[in-house]
Amino acid sequence: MAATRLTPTSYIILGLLEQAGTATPYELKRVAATSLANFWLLQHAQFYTEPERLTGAGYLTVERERHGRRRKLYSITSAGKQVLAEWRAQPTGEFTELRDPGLLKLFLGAKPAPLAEAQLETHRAKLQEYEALRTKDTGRRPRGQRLALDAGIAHEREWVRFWSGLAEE
Amino acid sequence: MAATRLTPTSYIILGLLEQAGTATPYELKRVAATSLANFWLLQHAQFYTEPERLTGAGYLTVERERHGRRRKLYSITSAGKQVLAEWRAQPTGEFTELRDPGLLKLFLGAKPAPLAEAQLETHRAKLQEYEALRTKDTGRRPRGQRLALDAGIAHEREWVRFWSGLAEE
DNA sequence: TGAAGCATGTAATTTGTTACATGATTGG
DNA sequence: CCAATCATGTAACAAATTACATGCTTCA
Repeated sequence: MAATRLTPTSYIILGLLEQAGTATPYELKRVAATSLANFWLLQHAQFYTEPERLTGAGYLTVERERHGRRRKLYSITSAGKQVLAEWRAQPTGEFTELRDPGLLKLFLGAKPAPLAEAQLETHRAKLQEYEALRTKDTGRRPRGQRLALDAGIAHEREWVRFWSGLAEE
Repeated sequence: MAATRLTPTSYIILGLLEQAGTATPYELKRVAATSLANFWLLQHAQFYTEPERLTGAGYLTVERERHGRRRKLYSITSAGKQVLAEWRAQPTGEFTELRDPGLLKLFLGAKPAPLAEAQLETHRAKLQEYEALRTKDTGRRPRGQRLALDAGIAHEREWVRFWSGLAEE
């Protein structure tokens, strides 16, 4: 078995499955949609291809439903739990760039005002969305998830501040 | 000629070349390293492969040096200038997720304190680096570049604030 | 009962990343 | 003058995105 490289995508799938116990790709997708997707969106197809890879590497098991749609039900193996735990226990100093498309345009010479206008709209909407999420089911989610949401809110506020300063010119 | 899809990478190359006039991939890389790389890092190979693609699409021209290393010198064509201008003029409401690896660990259940420790270190370093850049050659760079740097600084400050709150537990 | 939209999956394509390979230059 | 590092380029590989295809539900 070739040593499968585990990417962030892998850990996302492993993490979601650890929580869910057993799930179909679609279920994982549903779960992700309401929480993770706010700061790390996976493509539809990745919920299908990545579990397959992980199964090949021994970190998951599959079982097909016997009746009906014969969907694939994935579960995490103990090997899977282990790599996940190791990854989680290892603090990372890794860093990601902003990679914001709006900022890129600004950088490459776009006129600030109209760009700021458009950016403000989306960032304000996002901010509202996040804040609604937080006031809603607070307490229900695990701590890490709440914290991630807080981080998202803080950064959205920052974007709003940033683009606000450029909108009225 | 197949309609080549232009990605952010494409516009980065086009934008850098418009500024530079004529340049080798390595020169572009140098320029990017001191400014753009802070929020949008391109891989070494992309400075070579992307210009090739763009040349095929008619947005750049190449010429090889006659002597010595026979390096490839790229220039932007008027078609290239045009797509770049169009892109720049079109405000975008596009949105990117944070996609931060540290945040992902937190989300998936990592212990906050040690993670915060590691994250603080890198973010503090980045912040310092950016601030040094700003105080140094201020005024020399085009406005968009300065603004992008400001955005970077603001977000780094936010990260420092965020992880600080989790470090002492 | 049939159209719309969810649910499910895979294949093809494109992009990004890693790895390899070698040529120049410079300073010890 | 040779070792280290910078510069230059391409090829192979892996991953993510897009596109395709079709099966089930539900409700008008």
